[in-house]
Amino acid sequence: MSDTRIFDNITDEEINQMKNCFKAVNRKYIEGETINNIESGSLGIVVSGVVEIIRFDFDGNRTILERINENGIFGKLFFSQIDEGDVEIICLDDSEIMFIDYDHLTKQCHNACSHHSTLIRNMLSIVSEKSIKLSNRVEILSQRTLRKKLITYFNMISKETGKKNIVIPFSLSSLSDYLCVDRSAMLREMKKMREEGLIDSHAKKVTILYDQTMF
Amino acid sequence: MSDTRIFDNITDEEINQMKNCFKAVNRKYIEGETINNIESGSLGIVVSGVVEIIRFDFDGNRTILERINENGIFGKLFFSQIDEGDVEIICLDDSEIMFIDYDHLTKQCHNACSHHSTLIRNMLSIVSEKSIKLSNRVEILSQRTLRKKLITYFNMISKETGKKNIVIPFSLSSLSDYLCVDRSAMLREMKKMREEGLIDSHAKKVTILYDQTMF
DNA sequence: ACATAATAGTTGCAAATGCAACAAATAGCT
DNA sequence: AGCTATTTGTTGCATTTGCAACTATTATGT
Repeated sequence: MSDTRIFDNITDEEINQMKNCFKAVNRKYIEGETINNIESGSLGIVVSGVVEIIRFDFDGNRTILERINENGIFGKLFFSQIDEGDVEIICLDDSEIMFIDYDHLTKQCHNACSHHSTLIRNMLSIVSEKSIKLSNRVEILSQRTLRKKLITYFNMISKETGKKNIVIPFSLSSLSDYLCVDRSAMLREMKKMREEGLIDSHAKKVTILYDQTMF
Repeated sequence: MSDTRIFDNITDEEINQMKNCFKAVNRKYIEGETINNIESGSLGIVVSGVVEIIRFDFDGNRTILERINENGIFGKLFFSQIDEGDVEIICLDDSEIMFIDYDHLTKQCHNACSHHSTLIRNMLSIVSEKSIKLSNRVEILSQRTLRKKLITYFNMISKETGKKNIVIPFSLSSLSDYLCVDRSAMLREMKKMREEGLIDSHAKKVTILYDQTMF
């Protein structure tokens, strides 16, 4: 538990002491379970597992707004439409989530916990990382064509591992929900790219053959 | 200068003292000027003015990745493609930018400045706000049709002011760069929406006539 | 090992969007 | 006030993408 990044450099005794300050609650969910009843000021931190923020719109489209891994955060704060559209938070694995009160976290603590400032620094690191991920997402979605969305996405995955041989961490169906395009159109484009020799692919395994410096 | 949000609740004397710690440099730019030579670990904070992060891709598309107002932040950190594509940072007004070294900001200061933790708390607030803005952006770009992108965008602007009568803070040409769609296609769609009685619009002035609870 | 569900892959056709090439209106400048 | 540049608005046509309705393949559970 104390291996959650938000508690980096804080001792276990301190942690328990602090968790009172901002009313931290840990809750466990099983695979496939939906997380609901999140209060608006509450922040969720993924202690373990994976969750996805999904929007279902009125014409039946499913959109993966975010996939959040360990140490990632989420909260109503981040989706302006969470009340309007149908946004669901789904656990893809058995997951443990810590909910904390955002205001208590950020404001100076009355009890003056000595490690509160360490906590805030850790939080800054987590939120910064979230910003970077969101920026990457914007970069993908801002591409004008399906092909460029795919290439931008492939390049990012490839950059992480340093290999041209990538495995997509989604089902291809989910990938289309993530890229916000039609699944069949996406598969058709991948087929074209295969035919043009830009990639090699079979299901979730993709090998980049195009010149990455070009994109 | 001390009205920059990052220095909230820190006295002027303290500020000057601290600015040494993380090598803060303030620089002024005139309208239309491009900001370049940003070091990779450096973070820009908009003290005054407005800047836009623009990507020009190989087939001549212009994309507004972000528009950053006062107290907003930017940095290489946030664009994975800044080295690859042609990303420019342009001042839309006369602007003052403070550059700081991100690592010095986040790590514990050797001089143990007493207000360093206040600074980090302020930074957390700024970065959180950035995350929220980016999430909103993702929500717009994730819409599958041009019409829905427009509606989502209009709703957000409308939500800020609480009015159905909005003025788009871009030229319509820039708006299309922001929504990542073709300008003429966007204008055509707005025309259709006018004809269907969903909006009323003339240039940058748009009045929402549709039922906002529906979207 | 079999049945069933989930995922991957394909294709024709319709609809949406991009592209190009304009005209009209507005803003900025001297 | 008049000229110029920028922005806004329009439209025909080509291309891309979405939709629907399939088949094929791979996982999953008993």
